[in-house]
Amino acid sequence: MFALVDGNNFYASCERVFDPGIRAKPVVVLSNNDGCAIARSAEAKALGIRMGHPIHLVPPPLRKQLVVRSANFTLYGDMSARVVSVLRDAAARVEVYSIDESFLDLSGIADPEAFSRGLRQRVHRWTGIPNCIGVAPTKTLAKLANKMAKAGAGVVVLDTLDQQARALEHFPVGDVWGVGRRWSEKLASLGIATAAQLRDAPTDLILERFGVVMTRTQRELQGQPCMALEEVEADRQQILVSRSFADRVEDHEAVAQAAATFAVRACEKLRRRGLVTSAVGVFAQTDAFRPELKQHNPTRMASLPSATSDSRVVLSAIRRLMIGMLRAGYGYKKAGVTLTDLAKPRDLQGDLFTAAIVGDDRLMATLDQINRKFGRGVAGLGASGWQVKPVWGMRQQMLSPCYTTCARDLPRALC
DNA sequence: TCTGGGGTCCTAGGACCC
DNA sequence: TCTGGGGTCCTAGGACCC
Repeated sequence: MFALVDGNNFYASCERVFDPGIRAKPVVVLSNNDGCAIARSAEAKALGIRMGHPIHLVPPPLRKQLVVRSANFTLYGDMSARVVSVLRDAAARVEVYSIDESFLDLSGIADPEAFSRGLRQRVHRWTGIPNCIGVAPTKTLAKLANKMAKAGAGVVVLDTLDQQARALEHFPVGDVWGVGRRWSEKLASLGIATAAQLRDAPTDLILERFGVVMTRTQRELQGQPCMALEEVEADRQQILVSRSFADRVEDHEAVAQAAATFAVRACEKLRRRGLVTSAVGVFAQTDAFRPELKQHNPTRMASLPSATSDSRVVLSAIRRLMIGMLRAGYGYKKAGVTLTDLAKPRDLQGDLFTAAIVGDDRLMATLDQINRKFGRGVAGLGASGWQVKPVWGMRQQMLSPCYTTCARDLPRALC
């Protein structure tokens, strides 16, 4: 049996843990640049705030009722780690599926229902994060059970075939894990509107029209596990760092500095995972929401002669790629850097003339150590520009404190 | 004024190989 | 008139996830 533990309205709940004054209020967390709603408390959902909806399209009278926050991923990441530590304490095998969801292996647990109720309370009490738990013999059914639990029960166990049949009967197929908007439309055109109808559809038809992925989903709905618990996170195949800018940027040097900053950040991620890259890419985009303006979305890629995790090597490749990439008189709104062809150093082999890996590991380790100790960006490379408030910076006007990761921001208890 | 960021997998088609 | 069989690699595009 699998259990799926899922934090309720996770980002909004994180904001509430250390700010009791907003616990009963409609809370909305915005994407980077304070653009769209990416998390809403139950109260905000009730007011009709939709997921992904641009906040500037919310009518002002409605907006005045909301507590609006900029995304504080440092806080959410740390709260997530706390939740996971409670889960690891409770179950032998845990798969951290996303920042707010984990699968647990419940095999050997005599009473999954009682276990889940206890765990749910414990996570809430120890971390402050309200959550729901769905339990079932496959991951897809556990996701489905979790969604049902959100309706109020808190814990839903789909143990017997009978329980599963009843759950699937009226469950919209578009809410099944792995069925997105496009496919639910296509399924509807075939007369498949519920999870039960997908479970019972001819497999040949599903395979022919949708491929093997949907066939797996179908089997999982039938109670046949096709997806295992993955305790060890697979190595990344790609690392991407990109940001939208608060304003359109015409200054090419500023865009280059943004790209340099992203490249350095991407290399930090690369090193933290113990990987090296041998292909880098860079892209820039103008403002797609202003079609009346001149548009230009260049993207460039290059293979490196040797793999590396050295920021300096990646950076100089990026700078070379960017020569002549941007056009004068265009306002760029977004840029990004990608690292691909990732590998573990031990899996690489050089040839007679080229080293498999280049770069200075000790220098980079020292750099990482300094930044970990004194804060990101304390030490780095000149190409990043080093502006306190760069013209390409993000808008984050309603950022909450980093209550749990920064001494300056520690909450104060008054007695 | 204002519209996120970061991933994965699968498939089809073309180039190329022997 | 008729033109093999088997394979790999790469890319682009489309779908999905949180």
